[in-house]
Amino acid sequence: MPPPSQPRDDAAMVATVVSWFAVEGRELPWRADVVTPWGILVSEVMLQQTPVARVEPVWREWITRWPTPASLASATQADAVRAWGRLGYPRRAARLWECAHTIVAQWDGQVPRDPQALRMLPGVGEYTAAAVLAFAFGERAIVLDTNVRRVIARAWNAEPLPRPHLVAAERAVADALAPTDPTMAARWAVASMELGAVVCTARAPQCTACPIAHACRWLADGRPGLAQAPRRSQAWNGTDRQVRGRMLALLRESHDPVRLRGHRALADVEPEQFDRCLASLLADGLASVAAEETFTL
DNA sequence: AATTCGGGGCG
DNA sequence: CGCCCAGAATT
Repeated sequence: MPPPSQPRDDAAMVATVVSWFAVEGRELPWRADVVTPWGILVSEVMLQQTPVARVEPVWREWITRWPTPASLASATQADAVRAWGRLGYPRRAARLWECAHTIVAQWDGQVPRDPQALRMLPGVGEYTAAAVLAFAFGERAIVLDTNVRRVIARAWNAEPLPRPHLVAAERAVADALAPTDPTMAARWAVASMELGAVVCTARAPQCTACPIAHACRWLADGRPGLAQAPRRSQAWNGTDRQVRGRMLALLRESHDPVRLRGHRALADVEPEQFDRCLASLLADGLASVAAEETFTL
């Protein structure tokens, strides 16, 4: 029988995770001291729904080629999308390119150190704005990505996984948890994210390696609910997303305009879906008409 | 609140 | 082969 509910020392748990990160945290390239706010912003956008391992080489290439917003703004969107490679969600590349233009035009070429200004940048939502404020500027921002949400869900709420959508109550818990001191809050942000990424993982959490295992409510309850997968699987084969990706791959690989209709790589695509996907790529500005029935990035 | 938007790699 | 990954924008 567990002891009667003893008061939990949230501050001690936070401090423990911060100390753990100082020793065990990975040395990712965008965590180096020399990285600029622009480098942080680029990394955060690339990391939206894309694993660290795949982002690393592309980030290095981008930041070497376009070390400032002005340098990316002087490139073409096609260059940005092509350099994006196969990271996925190529609209992010277009948005980052738009970000560069906005930052040059409105913020004197400097990534703004302001939540509302950041949120106005295309592709920058609640998470990314908070991450830039914390990681690039050392401010106290509530960083709630899927990793931090999972850590809080388990250690504090005794739930196996966070809910599909971020709710207000979660922000309140996270805000109460974050240290008042900006520097400490920023350290907690990166440390809690790292804990979720490498220890408190979704499928196979390494509780024996967790610095706050002794205080984790979910572990104390016997890690219930781990087996079930509450999320709906996203179909892939034959989806518009796959077809869009295949079309864009053809455009990326060629520097000359491409005749997409009737292309042998798209032979299995029904005409209706072909038209729908091509139209959406044009609407997103990811493809443009070069001439009659030929397209480019 | 629910959908759409890539792609790869791992258990 | 299902599931997950430093989400955002649109409806």
